Amino acid sequence: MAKAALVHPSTVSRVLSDRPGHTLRPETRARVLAVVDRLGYRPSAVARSLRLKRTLTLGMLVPDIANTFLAGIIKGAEVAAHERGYTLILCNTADLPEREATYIRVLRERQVDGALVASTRAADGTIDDLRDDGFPFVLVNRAAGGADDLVVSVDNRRSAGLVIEHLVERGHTRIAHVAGPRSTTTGAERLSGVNDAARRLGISIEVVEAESWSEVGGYRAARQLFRDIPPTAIFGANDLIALGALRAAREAGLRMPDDLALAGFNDTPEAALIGLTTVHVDQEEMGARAASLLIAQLEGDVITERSVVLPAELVVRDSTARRLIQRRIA
Amino acid sequence: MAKAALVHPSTVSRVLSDRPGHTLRPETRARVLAVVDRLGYRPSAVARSLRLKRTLTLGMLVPDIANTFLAGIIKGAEVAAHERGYTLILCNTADLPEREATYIRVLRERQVDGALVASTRAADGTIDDLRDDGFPFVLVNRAAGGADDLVVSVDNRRSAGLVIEHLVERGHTRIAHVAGPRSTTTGAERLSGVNDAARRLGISIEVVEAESWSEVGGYRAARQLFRDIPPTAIFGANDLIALGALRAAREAGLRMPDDLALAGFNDTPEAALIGLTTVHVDQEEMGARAASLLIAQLEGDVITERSVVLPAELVVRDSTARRLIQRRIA
DNA sequence: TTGTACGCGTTATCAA
DNA sequence: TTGATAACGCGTACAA
Repeated sequence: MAKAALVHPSTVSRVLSDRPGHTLRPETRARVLAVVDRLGYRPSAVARSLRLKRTLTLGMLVPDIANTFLAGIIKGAEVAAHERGYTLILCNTADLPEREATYIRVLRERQVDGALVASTRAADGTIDDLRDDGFPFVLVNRAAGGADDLVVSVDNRRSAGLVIEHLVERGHTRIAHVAGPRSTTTGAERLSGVNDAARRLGISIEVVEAESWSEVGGYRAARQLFRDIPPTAIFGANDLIALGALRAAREAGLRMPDDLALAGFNDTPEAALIGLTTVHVDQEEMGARAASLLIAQLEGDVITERSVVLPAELVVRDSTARRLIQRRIA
Repeated sequence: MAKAALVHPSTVSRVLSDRPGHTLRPETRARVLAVVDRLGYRPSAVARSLRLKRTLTLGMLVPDIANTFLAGIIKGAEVAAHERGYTLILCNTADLPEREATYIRVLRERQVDGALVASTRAADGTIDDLRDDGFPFVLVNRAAGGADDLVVSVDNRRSAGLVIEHLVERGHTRIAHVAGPRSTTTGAERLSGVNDAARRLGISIEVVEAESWSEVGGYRAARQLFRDIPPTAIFGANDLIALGALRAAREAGLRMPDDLALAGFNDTPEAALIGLTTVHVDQEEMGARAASLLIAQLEGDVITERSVVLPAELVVRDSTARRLIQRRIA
């Protein structure tokens, strides 16, 4: 121990955390620092956490780390957290309620200061428990029914509406929507935006529901659309679902964009790769804002807006048009 | 505190960790458990870690969380770690040495039991320090010059050779390789495999070097290939680099696969999306194996192989052929 | 079978 | 300006 090596016990603590309150003799200070780096002394964050009752650690719950949209969010959150001295514990819930519950228990045992929740289930007892316990958390790209919850998201209804408008402007009348699971708030909101737009524009839109926010989910749901007369345009509730719809369309012998227009949501890297029209969401920004919001609450900063709605913009690519058009939302 | 609520102080500890050594009266046991869940008592992992000198926590260093190849590895590692009661702290190093050093310091202050290192720089003083200190770590998809290091990787030389063989079999004679940064072991090994194959097959291969393992890196390097007579086939050192090469080729007016054959490495989701011929690596398996290996070392299990070389197989897709051929490696 | 005492490595507080 | 003390919440050796 550095203390023994030198002479003093807890003076070390003072010099290492040079706060304005402390008043050290430069001489002592130097002596301590010398020994510290001679011995390569590293203060234990564990002991500090026990004493301070805060760990400077955040938990992050995501349904699937390998989902590129979520990966972007995780990256943004990790970087923002690290900038403020926080560390991120990553948890892959696979969107299973029991996994989510297990992870929350683990995180709380580990005394994390708060959690970022990007898992998607709408009816979520785990979240309700957190709220009841006053445990700090921020919801990312989802809601959970709490009026005062801290949330970072995009305007799903409005953005979904813009996609439909775009397709109609391109002359489509037989439009279909492959919705996300209705059990998720994001899925329900986008569907609602689609329905509003349909009503407003006086068209009818065929809706099928994917069982999950995945390529396979999109594929299975979209296959139903090709049984009779296929639509001329499909809006997938996110890019992965749109990708699945594309596979189904190809199997049905349709080519994009010649026989079929296709749109997605999130503007993941895959979207750019295949020229998919989609709604751009800045994933890293979303993660960073969520982490910042959580940390702000933890540090007792005044929080002006409990609900952050990030700007989203329609990005038109080859899948629905030949030239690039961008329109701002929110 | 649960103890006060009941009667006993540290008997709680005994019942909660029911080890063979302890001998509890069923009556007491039940009484404790009852109070525990009435009060929703959660033992503090922080205090336990301080006492036990182990945190059941692993650090994971990756250059870029949003890279799909790494995302798959992270996912596999997280799941495997969680299954064994370990938790993962994620660190995005951006492949900057100073970031890597900072993160290692943070992780060690936090007393993580070990680290998974997927960052790529070959000359890496940070790793040498870990080794000197006897700090447990596992290298993922890279090496670092330590003979006894624990490593999980694939056979880069052999796999790269197979890619070249495949292109030659398809009749290509003007083949180019967009290598990964020479400063990384993976880049150097794949290049070496390419050169060996070229010598063996009696052809010459033009080599350019990407400045980073990214789409942009691949794009910039590949542009040099189209100044004079372009090659008929390009092997990118990973899928991202291949994607960048594709962009450069398109700008030069070439179409894939008609004017140009293209191959990559890793079989990321993007590869399947655009029909890229590549070397398949099971990313989740790689992450899981790395985590398991590290934990095995931490728990004192006997380690039979310090170096795990995962099987890799060539996956031929539209970018180089019309029909699917698979060949096993290793 | 269970209670007591101590220490893990910090830092806040108080005394010197 | 700095040393001494206590406490954070747990596990364990020892005593009862």
